[in-house]
Amino acid sequence: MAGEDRAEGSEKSGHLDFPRPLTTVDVVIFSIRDDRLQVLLVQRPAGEGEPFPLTLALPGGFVDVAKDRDLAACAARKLKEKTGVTSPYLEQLGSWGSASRDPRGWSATHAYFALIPEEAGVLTSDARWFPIRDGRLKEKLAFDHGDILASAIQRLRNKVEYTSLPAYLMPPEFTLPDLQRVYERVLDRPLEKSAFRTRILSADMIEPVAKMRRGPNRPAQLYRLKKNSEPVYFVRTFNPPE
Amino acid sequence: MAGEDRAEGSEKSGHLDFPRPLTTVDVVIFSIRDDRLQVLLVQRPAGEGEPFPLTLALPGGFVDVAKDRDLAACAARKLKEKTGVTSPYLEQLGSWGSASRDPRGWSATHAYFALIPEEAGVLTSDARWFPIRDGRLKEKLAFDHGDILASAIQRLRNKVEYTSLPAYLMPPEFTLPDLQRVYERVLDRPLEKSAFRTRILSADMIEPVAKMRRGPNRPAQLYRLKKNSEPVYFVRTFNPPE
DNA sequence: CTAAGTAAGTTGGACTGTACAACTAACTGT
DNA sequence: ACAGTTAGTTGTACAGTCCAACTTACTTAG
Repeated sequence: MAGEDRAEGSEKSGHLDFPRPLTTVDVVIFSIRDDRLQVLLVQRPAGEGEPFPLTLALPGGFVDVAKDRDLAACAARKLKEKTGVTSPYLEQLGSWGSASRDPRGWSATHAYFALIPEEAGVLTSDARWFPIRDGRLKEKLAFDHGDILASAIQRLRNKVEYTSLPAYLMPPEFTLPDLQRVYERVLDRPLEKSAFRTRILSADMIEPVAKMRRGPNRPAQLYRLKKNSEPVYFVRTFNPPE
Repeated sequence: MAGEDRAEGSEKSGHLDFPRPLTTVDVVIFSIRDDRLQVLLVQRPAGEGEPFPLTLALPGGFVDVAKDRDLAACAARKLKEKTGVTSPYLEQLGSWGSASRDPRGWSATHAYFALIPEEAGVLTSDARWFPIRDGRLKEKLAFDHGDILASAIQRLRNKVEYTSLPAYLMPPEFTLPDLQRVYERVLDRPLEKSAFRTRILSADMIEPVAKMRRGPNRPAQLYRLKKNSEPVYFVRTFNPPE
């Protein structure tokens, strides 16, 4: 930051009394629920002077310079406050800043996206899950949160093509068909069973546990994520449609 | 942004008089010069109260809420001020914010990265090119700019594996061996000639011009980028060296 | 005029991994 | 026993890379 070469406009080198943008952090929290990709949203407060009262929005809020050591900690704090989840997959998505996105003035938000398993998540009362259908959300959101969410969905889909990210949406133990189904729910298209198995198994990211999932048909091997939780990058995408 | 659900710490809902972080934009500007990947750096000013006086840093500075409509415009402005380039490849890299990265207080920077051709770039006197060797810069940088640059290099390398990004480093007309050489300079490893040609030509991103590059040996076909300047994404990476 | 040198561009066989589809395996319920 | 269902395997076709040898088109030295 701060490579201000000489005073520009209201920037007086050495003085810091020029106007500063509002600074916030927002979190796009994804999960698979009811066999669908869903996103966690909150309702804007209705108080005096609040922008977008009662409109749906991403969970987030102002950076607290006293409480938050850095941006990632701020995002983790907001995620925890809403869901109780403490160690999710949390990745920075980007930032959005402009004079017009918030009626209260020039503002910039740092957006993160998180993936959490279905079981995790004891929600606070003001947060609710909303399904992503046909790659987008039906509801309108406050601020430019619709743009941010669209960007998050696109990023998630892109990365799911060539990474192991969906593993972070899984419960501790799962079968290969379970995992494939999650890939398919996120990508919204079917994948080849044999190619999928080959790819995942040769990626050395999961290991079998000594149990089978039993059901009304042939039992399936249960797996869990290996210790090192870094996502795996494949050298090919799944063959794209068309 | 701004999903502050109720007052937290110094956040008083409806009031905006709590402390705000400093907000800056920094730009990592890459180019190929002298057959090497290089990055544009400036020297920090030496004035009273300036952090990291005379240290090398990324070009950047405070967001000017009066002058800059949004973050991308601010980044484009800083790029133009330093290089004169107006329509480069400009992509958001991420943001870095913490209590400790700037001695003047809690600060957050929005980092961008730009790719410009060798010819472009009439530099201002305070900016200079520095080579990236072995995937990193030898010099130490101010603030956390070393981290930001490392992140930019990694992102560039990752994307070069499976996109047409290096096309934005090329002059208006170039040969396929020219382009391959730029890929190789960024990735710092040799690529297969025949596979490279097959991939690039089938991507429908360049078109031949009715000219050949002549030299001391067999002439090479000249190409130019096609009109639509969106980067192309390949479904495979170049096979990695593992 | 020819021969050596060099870089551009092509060709072919081995290999890897996906696409597609048919197959076998293991269980439940009737 | 047998139909139904899902798990998991196998085999052929194909696409694209890897590797290496090859042809092509030019310059320059002798």
